[in-house]
Amino acid sequence: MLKEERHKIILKEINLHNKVLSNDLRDQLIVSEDTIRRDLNELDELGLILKVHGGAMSKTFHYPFNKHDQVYALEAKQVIADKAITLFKDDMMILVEGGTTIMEIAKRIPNDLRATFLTVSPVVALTLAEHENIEVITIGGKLAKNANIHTGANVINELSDIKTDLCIIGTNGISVQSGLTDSDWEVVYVMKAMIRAAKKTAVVTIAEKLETVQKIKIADIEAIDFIITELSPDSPVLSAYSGKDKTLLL
Amino acid sequence: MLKEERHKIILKEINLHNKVLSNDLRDQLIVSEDTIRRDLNELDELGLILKVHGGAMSKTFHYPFNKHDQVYALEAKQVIADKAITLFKDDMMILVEGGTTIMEIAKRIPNDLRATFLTVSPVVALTLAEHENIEVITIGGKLAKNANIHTGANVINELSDIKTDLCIIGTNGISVQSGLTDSDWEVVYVMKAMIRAAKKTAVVTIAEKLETVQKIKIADIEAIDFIITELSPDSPVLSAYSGKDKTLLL
DNA sequence: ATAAAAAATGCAAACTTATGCAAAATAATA
DNA sequence: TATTATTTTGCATAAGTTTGCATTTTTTAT
Repeated sequence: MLKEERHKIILKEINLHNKVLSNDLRDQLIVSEDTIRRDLNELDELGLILKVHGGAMSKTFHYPFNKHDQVYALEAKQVIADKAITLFKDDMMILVEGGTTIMEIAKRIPNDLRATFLTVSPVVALTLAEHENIEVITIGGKLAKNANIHTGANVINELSDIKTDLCIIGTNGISVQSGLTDSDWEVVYVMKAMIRAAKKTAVVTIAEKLETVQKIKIADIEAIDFIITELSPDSPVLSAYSGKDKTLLL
Repeated sequence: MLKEERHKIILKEINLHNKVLSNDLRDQLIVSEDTIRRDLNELDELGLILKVHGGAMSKTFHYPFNKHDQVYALEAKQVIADKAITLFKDDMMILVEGGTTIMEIAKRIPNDLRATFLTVSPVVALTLAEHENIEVITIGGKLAKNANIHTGANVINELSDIKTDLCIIGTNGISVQSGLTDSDWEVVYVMKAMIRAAKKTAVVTIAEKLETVQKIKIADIEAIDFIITELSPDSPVLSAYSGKDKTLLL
């Protein structure tokens, strides 16, 4: 097994569970303790993890608001994910889309949350399935290769029979004027159906995408219940959105 | 073999497995280590892959990264996969289950096969989606965490409307007397529905599982059209199965 | 304070990579 | 087509990485 491969597995483990024990890794990866120790040292020196006696921990878990990560977008998405997670309560039915922000949410869900998730994304489904107390239901259909989510009539049809408590979607464009927009026709149809299939809808997006517009409209801002960005709700960038009486900024 | 040709093969390999070892490539492409190293260097400089000590990795490491990467009886399963692939023709609709043998099939499908695959496994769906000319349709449902396939009424229901050309399933137990058997109730229901949803059914299994019996019955041997193992069809181990006039050994 | 677990250190073996060079293969040109 | 230039390949050697083991030091928990 390649060293980098081990590193990625270790990082994934930490991302998912917030901590790892050296011994577990040794058994799981079938290498000596020394190798694991060296791996953890390297990842620590790269600033990717927090090495502790007996294993390692997630850095963001401890200092969630430090700017230590090289990928700014990832950091922002983790902040967004943590905000989104505050909307989750036990016994909820939650419908989620695909995309990298949603993936961060899937990873960072606390292990004791007991809820049912429905998703159109196989990757999100597999990630959610790592959490013990979560039931995962995949809405199947034709797998759109660019977005890696299920699309098509079957998805729309299945969603039409469902009413979940909450729906979390990402977006390509969002603006006060044009609302939610995207460029992929198939994806737009799925998103519309998802919004209809939930009592409340939350949109997660990095601030960079605010006030960008794509070709096809998904919904008005008024149809959205929560807008979640990495910014503080009272940030001036968001002021244009704060007037809407139905939509809440998080 | 042309350099470009090798490059293509290397890229495909990395897309499929997320990594390659230099030595494997050397053996597979029958060139010297140096040549492989130079190939990897070039692809790395083009930013297409990530070169690491001992091989290379995918830059955009997406999901199923085989954590354990030591699939039991991998070689046998690869032999089985290659036999199963001979059943695939252009424009077929093929229904596949989950499991490590099916995963090998999904990985080894030739790039020029133009077909539609239906699957109940998110991991298989994502792997199939790597092939350009293949359309992937996921049969969604409740994700059973042990088998990592979709189960439940929805799966059965959707399958009832479908008639595919071929269905490929793995199995936990297979014997002349008891037929196909498994120990998981939910999985058995899905398998039964899959067999009904296809004109022909092929069972893939390593020889080790022959003449083992599990608690719950899926189907008689007579209901199976092809049994594919890593052994030669005229192997004495298989003689008990060769009497069946409907079932073909591969 | 003491025993047990984990980490650091130094070292040797196995393995991988870089470099320069000559032979072979491929492409270009007369 | 022949021959010249260019690229590609394999080999030898040296240098660099990675790994596991033995030993010592540090940390943790009782």
